[in-house]
Parts: sequence; C-alpha cells; structure tokens
Amino acid sequence: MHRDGSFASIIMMQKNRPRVTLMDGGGIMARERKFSTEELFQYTKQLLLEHGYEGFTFSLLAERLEISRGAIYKYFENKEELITDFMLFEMKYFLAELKEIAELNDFDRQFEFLFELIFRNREIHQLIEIGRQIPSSLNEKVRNNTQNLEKMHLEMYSYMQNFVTLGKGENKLKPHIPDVVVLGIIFQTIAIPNHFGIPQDLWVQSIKEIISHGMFTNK
Amino acid sequence: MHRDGSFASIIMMQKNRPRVTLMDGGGIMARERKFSTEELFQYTKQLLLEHGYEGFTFSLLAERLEISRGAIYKYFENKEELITDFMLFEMKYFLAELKEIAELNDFDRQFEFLFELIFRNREIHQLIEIGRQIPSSLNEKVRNNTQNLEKMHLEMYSYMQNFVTLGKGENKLKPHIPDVVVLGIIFQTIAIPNHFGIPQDLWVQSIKEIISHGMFTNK
DNA sequence: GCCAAAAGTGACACGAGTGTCACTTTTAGT
DNA sequence: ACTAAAAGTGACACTCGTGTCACTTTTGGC
Repeated sequence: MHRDGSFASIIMMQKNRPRVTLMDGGGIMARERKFSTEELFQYTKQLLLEHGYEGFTFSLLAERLEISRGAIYKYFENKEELITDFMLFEMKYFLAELKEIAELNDFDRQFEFLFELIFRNREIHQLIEIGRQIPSSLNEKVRNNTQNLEKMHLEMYSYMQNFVTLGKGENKLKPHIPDVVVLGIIFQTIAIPNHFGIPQDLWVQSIKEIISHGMFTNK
Repeated sequence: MHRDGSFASIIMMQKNRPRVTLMDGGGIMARERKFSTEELFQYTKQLLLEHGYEGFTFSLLAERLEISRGAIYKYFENKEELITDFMLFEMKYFLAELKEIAELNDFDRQFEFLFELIFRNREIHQLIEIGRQIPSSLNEKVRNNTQNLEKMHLEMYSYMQNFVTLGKGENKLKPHIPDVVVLGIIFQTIAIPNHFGIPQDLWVQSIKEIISHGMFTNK
C-alpha cells in the first residue's frame, strides 16, 4: 500500500501533506493504511450507483471500508471533494483508453472500439449524470475539480466528435443526423438495464445492430 | 377544489376518512384546501427528478406548496406512501393512454403512436427507475401500492409485447432481436437528454430514424 | 527504547429531516 | 350565532449525517 504512487494518491495528498518530503525516498513511514484509495473509490462507485448523489454518505462508505467515519476526513474535507476526486479518477482512466481511438484509421474499426469501450464502462454515463447534481461549491479544491471535470468532459466529446466526422467523411454515417444525436444514442443505449437477463452476447449484438441498421427489416 | 372526486383524491382519502359520508351529497364541507392533489403530485415529480429518491423531502415539498410540513401528514403517512401514490397516479394516466394502442390495427401506426406517447411522457422511464429505489416497507398501504405498481408495470409490458409481436408478425421488425431489447431501446433512447438544445423536430425525427433504420448509410 | 509522523478512533456539538399532536382556523349547515 | 368537521400550524422529541478534535495506535528510523 505504501508504495502506490498512483494517480489517486496524488489527488488525495493535496490537503494533508506529510511533513516529510513524500513517501518515496527514505522518509518515516508511519502506520499502514487500512484501506487503499482504489478500494475507497470502488465502494464510492457502488454507493453512488445504489443510492444516488444525495443518498451517498460518509457513514455508509466508512461501514463498507470497515473503518471509522473520521478516518475519511483525513483525506477528504467533505462529500463534494470526495466525489469530484472520484469522478476525476474514473474520467482519467476512461479518457486514457478513449485516446487510443485515434490510432485506428478507419471508421468501422473505430466504431467497434468505441462501442466495446463504452460497453465496458457502462456506468460512466450514469456517473456523469450523477456528477451534474454536485452543487456549485465554495470550496477551492472542489471548484478546481469541477473545472477539470468540465475540461475532461469536453476532451471526451472532442474525441467522439472526430469519430463522427470520420464516419460522415467516409459516407458511413447518415449525414443529416446531428452529431450529438449519434453520440447520445451510443451512450444511452449502452446503459439500458438488462432487467430480463438476456445473455450478454445476444444483448450486445442486438443493440449494435439496431444502432447500425435499425430494428426494422429492409423490405 | 372541494368538488374534485378525481382519481387522486380517492387514493388520498384512504387513511383520513371524513366522518360524513363523503364529499359529494350534502355533507359539511369544512375549510378549503390550500393545495390540490394535482399540484402536490406535480411538485413531487419535479422534486423527484431534481433530487432523486433520497433527496426528496417533505420539507422541500411543503416549501413549494407554501404550506406547513405537518399538513402533508394529513394525507400521507410518510415519504414511501406519498411516492408510491404518486407513481400509481402517473402510471394510471400513462396506461390509460397506452391502452388505446390496441385500437390501431397495423404496426406502422402503432409505432408512430407508441413513439409519440413515450416521447410525450419522457420522464416516466426515469420515474420508474427511481421507483425501484423504494425500500420494501412494513406499512400495509405501501406494500399494497407497490404490488399494484408491479401489476401495472406488467400490464404496460404486455401492451408493448403485443406491439412487438404484431411487428414481427407483419415482418416489419427483425425477428432475431429479442423483444425486450426492442422495448428497452425505444424507452431508453427517448430519455436521452438534449443537452445541446437541438430543435425538438430534428431531435425526434433523428432518433426515430436511427431506431428504425440505423445511423449507418445503406451502401 | 524513544521519537516523529501519519493512520485511525470516538465523543461532541450542530443542523436537518421525521412523525406526532394539541391547538387554531375556516367552512357550511342548522 | 353555534357547531361539527376537515384543513392547517408550529412546537417537541427523536434520529441521522456532518465536521472537528484531542487522543491513541502503529510504524520505521535513529
């Protein structure tokens, strides 16, 4: 645990800086963490999806992590800060993967790639909607976080915009349909809850086909 | 107000029955209501969509209605009861409209009808998802309400099932796509938030076209 | 063994939502 | 005018989440 110099811990350390240089060189190590940041964010995600923004509490999170509530305050001043940090964490990973779409140079491959990526990160869309519920904060850190989120959100759209532009350039996508509708559909359909437990394969293929060629037969 | 013998007030009166027969014949009328049930449900809808299930409170609702919180308890024992009553109210209206689909006897007309109906009731889908968050209650009335909701939900699906069966029978819908995927897509795509403010007409037509024939060109 | 530093704990004061209830207000019928 | 009934109010006791803080625990380095 003490050697995770990952993205997440960098975010976390912004407030409670250790008074020794940082936990790499040969500083005093102090006691071991009872929970990793990855663990914390994982439960945060679960709880956000289960209870929504307003239903998320530090008490619930502490319970899942089997620590005291007070411990969380060592790393995050409040709910807004924790959740925006978490959103940045998720978004960063998503964007890092999305970036690779630029390597593929024809539309068909990009479509396959994008579809698979969004499908593998189904919750992202729901989380983004939850993110819209965060009230504008007075807290410096939180304002900074939401600004960065905004930026990453735009960056995300710009990659997807390129995808659509390519599709229209190759005459693969219908030119009269607005770009944001194309993107909206891809995002939204993937989030359809499979309440009836259709097998994954069939489910994915069906959705992909409808998006591509519709649910109507071509007579 | 005192002469609304509507659906809503019938639900409401289950608990606090007036001691005179009921408010039709010539009973004593007592003082006038400061808010109608329709008004109450309208704000309930707003608040549920804004804050989600856990964010919804009697305090917020009372504030919007410009009454005291206590007044609401005259009609509903608690949040669960109010929200399930509200859900029944919404569902009832939706189902009443949906029923009429059976009058149309070809698939194309049913498709137009269904699409228009769901589009006009865009929030229904979101509300149904919020409804899933209601914890199973000990309260008699609430258990009864959720059971009825379940029934209406199934009834809703059965009407739509008929629609899909008809479509497949007429060879209009692709036979290999599972029925629930067809329904899921129709429901979900209509709920796409139009964040970029595309004109309504263009928005609806684009979505309808993608659902029907896909976003790909037929080359 | 002692120290410094970070991790973690539990108690406290506070604010907000809940559910209840005795009370007041308004109303129509007599 | 008087009354019964329903509508509405506001105070009370309670629970739960919040944020803080002095305190204890664990750790590696000296």
